[in-house]
Amino acid sequence: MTDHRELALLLRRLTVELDAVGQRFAEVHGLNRTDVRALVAIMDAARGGESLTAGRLGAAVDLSSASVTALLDRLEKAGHIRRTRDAEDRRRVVLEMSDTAMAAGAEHFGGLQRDLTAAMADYSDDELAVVRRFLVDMTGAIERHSRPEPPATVVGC
Amino acid sequence: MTDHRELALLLRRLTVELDAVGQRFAEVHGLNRTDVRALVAIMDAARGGESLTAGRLGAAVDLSSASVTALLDRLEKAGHIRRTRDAEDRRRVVLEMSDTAMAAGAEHFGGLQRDLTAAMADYSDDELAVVRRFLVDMTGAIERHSRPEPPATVVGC
DNA sequence: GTCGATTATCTCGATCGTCGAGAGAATAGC
DNA sequence: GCTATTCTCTCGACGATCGAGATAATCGAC
Repeated sequence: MTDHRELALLLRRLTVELDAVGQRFAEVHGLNRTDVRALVAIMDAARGGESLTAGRLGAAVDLSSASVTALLDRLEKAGHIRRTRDAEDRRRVVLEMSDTAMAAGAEHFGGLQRDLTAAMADYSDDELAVVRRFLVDMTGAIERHSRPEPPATVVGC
Repeated sequence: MTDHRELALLLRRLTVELDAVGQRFAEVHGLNRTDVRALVAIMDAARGGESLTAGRLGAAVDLSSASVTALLDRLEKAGHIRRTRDAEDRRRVVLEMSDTAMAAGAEHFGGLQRDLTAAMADYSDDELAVVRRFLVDMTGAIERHSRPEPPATVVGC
């Protein structure tokens, strides 16, 4: 029987290392963890064709509006993003990544992506299918512990 | 051909959710992320039979000695740890988790461990072996991006 | 035993990120 | 136009972190 605890430890270790990659990006570019999380969120949105607004970014990284303003001030001053008023709703501020920030992110995280993909080449489709099922199952199990109200199996009230 | 990018995304998603579990523990117990990381480190050391000192904890969570002092002040005031001088080397301060903190941690993270292990019961030994190999490979690839000096393939000085 | 060098931790002042409360600006409905 | 709503920003305060230096204990040499 394979040791289940060892696999759980491996998952945690992988998480720690993946965190360290973001940490490293932050150090190299003189940013803090929140700034990196925000850039990643903006980058992900850009990939999906969407542009984030200040408010949506605050919701995404769980920050107050005051903190988002300070965060965007830092990123803008460093030249990583631009703020522009939305033409349709001029209350909104839409965020766009600068080309240099986009390139820096692509180099850092794209390189990781490339290495991960290369490492996956050693696996058959069947094996990757097993891994995929495993990751989905584990994420589901973890998710049930990461939400505020787990079951709430109450009837009355 | 299985989509390699999807697997990379699943890994990231799993990481985010696992992070959220720690975040949730922090919120429930009125701690911040650093405090939780420190408690986990102390807990892990305790599991291995070792007792952490203030200095080793600082190295583990990458904090200055000044920050470690403040961190331990918070944890001690909250009743999560005790500080005692080492009998052999009285310069050292050894850290011990209180029973209540140990129980709280066991309940929170032990419950997750139980669910993960339960979810693994659906897999054959062969499948788990594949998953294990995959996790080790991916962690290795990620690790090469999380360290300050990646290759340094220079010959002369 | 006691002197200096070393190690481990703590104290102090300053900096930076975050928040709550409220202000400012634009929009939508009447 | 007026009011309510939405979105972002400003301000003052708090808390976590750091660098530099202080305090205390240990070790080795004499």
